[in-house]
Amino acid sequence: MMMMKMKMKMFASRDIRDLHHLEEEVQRLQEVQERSANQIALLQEVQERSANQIALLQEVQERSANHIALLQQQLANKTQDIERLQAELQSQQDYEEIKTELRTRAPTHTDDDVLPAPSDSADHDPVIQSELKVHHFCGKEEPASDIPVENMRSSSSSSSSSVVFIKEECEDEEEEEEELDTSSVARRVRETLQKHRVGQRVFAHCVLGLSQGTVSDILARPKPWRSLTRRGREPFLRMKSFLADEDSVQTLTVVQQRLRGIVPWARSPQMSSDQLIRNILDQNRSELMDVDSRSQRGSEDVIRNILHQAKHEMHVTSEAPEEVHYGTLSPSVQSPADFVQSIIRKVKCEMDEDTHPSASPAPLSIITHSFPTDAQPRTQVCVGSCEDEILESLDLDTVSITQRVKEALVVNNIGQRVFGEEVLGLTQSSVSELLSRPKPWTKLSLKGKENFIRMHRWLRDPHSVQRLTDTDQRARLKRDSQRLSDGFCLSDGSGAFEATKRPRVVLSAHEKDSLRATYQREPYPSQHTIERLAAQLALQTSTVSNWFYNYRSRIRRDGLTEPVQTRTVRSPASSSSVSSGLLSIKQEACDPEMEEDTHQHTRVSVAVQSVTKAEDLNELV
DNA sequence: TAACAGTCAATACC
DNA sequence: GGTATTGACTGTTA
Repeated sequence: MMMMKMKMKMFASRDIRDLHHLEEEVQRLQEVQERSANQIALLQEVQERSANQIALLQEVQERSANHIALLQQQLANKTQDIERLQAELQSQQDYEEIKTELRTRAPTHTDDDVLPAPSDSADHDPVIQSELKVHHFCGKEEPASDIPVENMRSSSSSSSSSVVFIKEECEDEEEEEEELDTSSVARRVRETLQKHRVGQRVFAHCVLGLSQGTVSDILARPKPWRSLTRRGREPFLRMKSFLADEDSVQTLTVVQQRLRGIVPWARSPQMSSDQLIRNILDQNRSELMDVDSRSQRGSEDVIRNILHQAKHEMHVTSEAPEEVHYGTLSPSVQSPADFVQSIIRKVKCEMDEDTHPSASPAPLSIITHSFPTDAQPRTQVCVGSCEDEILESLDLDTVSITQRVKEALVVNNIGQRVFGEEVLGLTQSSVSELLSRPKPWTKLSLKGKENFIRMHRWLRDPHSVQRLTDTDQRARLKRDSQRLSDGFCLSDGSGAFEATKRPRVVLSAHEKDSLRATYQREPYPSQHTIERLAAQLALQTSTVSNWFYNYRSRIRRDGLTEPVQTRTVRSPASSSSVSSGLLSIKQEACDPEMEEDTHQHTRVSVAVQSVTKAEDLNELV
């Protein structure tokens, strides 16, 4: 019995152990099952993600295909355009021959012949008559000549576009300048322009050789004669000559009408460059067709003037990235044929894929970009006509880019100046602004976006830092050797850089307070307010309006907060970090009011001697 | 055509 | 000597 009991106990305990085992097995199995379930879920998730990625890739692929199709279409269009332009060019080739023939047939004249005697037909043609008078504005008559239009320009003047109308310099008048009532001159000009419905732009281009914006400002806020520099007085002298010539307005009206049909500012926004070129060529052709019924000389001048203006405008508009200075005309553009060819070259260039790498910084329109953001697919394209479209689709993180650039510059000991000049084609101050206060991508204009694309490209280039370091070292060496060879004997007063730099107005804290207080009440002050404020603070009205432009602009830039206004006025002597031996500093009062308050209104007029300018230039080389 | 964006040059600041 | 600020300017845009 006992044995039986013991056996049963043994069995029971074995069963219990088995049960434990079984329980453990079950638990293990449950754990395994759980893990498997997790893994399955994970796999499903991965599968889902993969599916998404595949879908994304398919979408990208689709978009790329569309883009390629679009580019191919554009390429086809461009090719067609080129063919058409080439055909037109072919049809225009006789233009040069006609011109040559015109020259041969035109009566020869000496330098004493102010203008060739117009033919009978021209005598009775008011248009030609008025256009023949365009050379008389300064009381000096310009010798009619056969020189190419481009050569009619002054080689040094920045106001080059006024050649159609006036002789560049009026030296004789400037020798004995009488004091002009600039307000009256400006007012009379405004009245005249309004009366004859001549736009400021035409007036600005033809008479003053300035941009419309500048002329608008000059006319709205003429500075007093005494506070104008020699350069600043020039437009007023020109305006005076303009007002003095009875035929000038008529001439301007005629030219305005003639230009209206072909120049870019009058074209519709939809009009393409090609259409514009065609218009110019058509205009040119119709003028040539008319040649027999007009004075040979006069017609040629008309055609030449119109072409010159149109070419100038085209150049300024289409070649802007490289030719930023107003009123410059590429010397390579010598004839309508050359002009059209240059456009063809430009179009071809747009279609090239990175085959013509240019010196840094390259104009954006002829470089090949790789435009990835970190989260976006790469699209390697040639920017050109599709540039806007591509830029639209981009979304670069400007803050991150500037941050990385700043770090790279600091780590590699590269200065903002070198970086700006070599990579962006900007000055140190512009780089500083860009890096310290990058605008959001969406707030940037196309031009503004260019800088960030260049920075982005620079960051991606593995050799960029080394190249810049080398450049920096070379520049330093060059500067040092230049200094050694030049010594410090450049301030002999005979240098070519004797031209004085423009004086800089430094607003006092009190002036800024007043301006800011006015801004709070009236962010867009009326002309009356500007004048009152200017008088109150003894400032130029242009200084006041510039301050408001800048303040508004910088408020926009810095968000809703007020722009940084940390600088306070200090005495010029103590603030100048340059040796007083190099600078001639004088304080000047703008007007009698100013003299009463000179402790607050210090104007520093800095006449920089040649040594400073020479050094600056050497540094830039 | 006024207002704007982008930029420069002078100069203040570190 | 490098960087930041700011008044002024040019060409563009609404």
